[in-house]
Amino acid sequence: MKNLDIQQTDNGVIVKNIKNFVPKHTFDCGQCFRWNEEDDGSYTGVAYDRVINMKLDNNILYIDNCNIEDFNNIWVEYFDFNRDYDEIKKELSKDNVLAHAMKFGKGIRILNQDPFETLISFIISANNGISRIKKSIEYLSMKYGEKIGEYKGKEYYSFPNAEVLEKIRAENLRESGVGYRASYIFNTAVVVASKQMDIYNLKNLSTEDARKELMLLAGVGPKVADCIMLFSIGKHDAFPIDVWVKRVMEYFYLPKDSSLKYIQKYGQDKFGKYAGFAQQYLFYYAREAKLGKK
DNA sequence: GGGCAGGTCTAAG
DNA sequence: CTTAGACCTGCC
Repeated sequence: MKNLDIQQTDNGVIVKNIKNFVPKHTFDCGQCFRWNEEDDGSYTGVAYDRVINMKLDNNILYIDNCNIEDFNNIWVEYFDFNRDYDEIKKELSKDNVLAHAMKFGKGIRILNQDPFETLISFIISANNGISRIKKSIEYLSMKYGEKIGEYKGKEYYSFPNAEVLEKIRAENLRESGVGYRASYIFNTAVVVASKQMDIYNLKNLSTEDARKELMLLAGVGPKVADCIMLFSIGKHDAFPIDVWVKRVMEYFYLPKDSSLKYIQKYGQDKFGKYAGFAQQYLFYYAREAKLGKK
């Protein structure tokens, strides 16, 4: 979106001409874990050492605890505000299923999150439930992260970096409720902190090569690798297959009990460079409609 | 109390 | 290279 109409207020920013963005859709499509809905329907979240609050009202976006400088330097990129989602939707709507799915999560934008935080978060997400994933991430942040500040009486903490996490014994990591994933987190933190792998350089590799690299890390399989690439490394042709996407793909396109590998190839072939966006719309739709679940 | 949840690891064919 | 089983833990 070019030429955003931004205004500074007392303790926030107002953006009047935001398109293709609904906070609920973006925060509830499985890509992030640190945004929470408040009683008034707004969302408060932590990213890049900031805590902000967002509310969309009559197509006007109110961002509290924020200034124009942060908006331009951090949040435009984080929320992918420079990307033309009309173009993506136009292309994807050639597929009837997607055209239908996009009516649900029409305000989804794929975030550009920090690679390390995303890496650890999705290691935690494997074979886990959302509420417990969020609790573990909050615990790790509060215990080992840095205090960012207070907002509406609550304290907020950044997610700990690799140098901090590698010093924590796996048995202590378990106090966050991550269970057997503690050793995965520890081992991955050691590899990242020691620069055996530069996860901040993965964006310069092909999607295929970045995937192979990521899967060398403990606790990172195909699905987690694809999520990391899509949500933090800008690999928008990645097509993560979780249980919901498997259900929706088998419901509309493929026979039941298709292999994950085949579903992934099918999705990437079908949606190409927009596969990741398609995955997000399908995921949101599948969960919203409780597709394939009693 | 058994089953399940935004999968991965391991050991085997 | 594909396929069973086990797996922390909290919540139903």
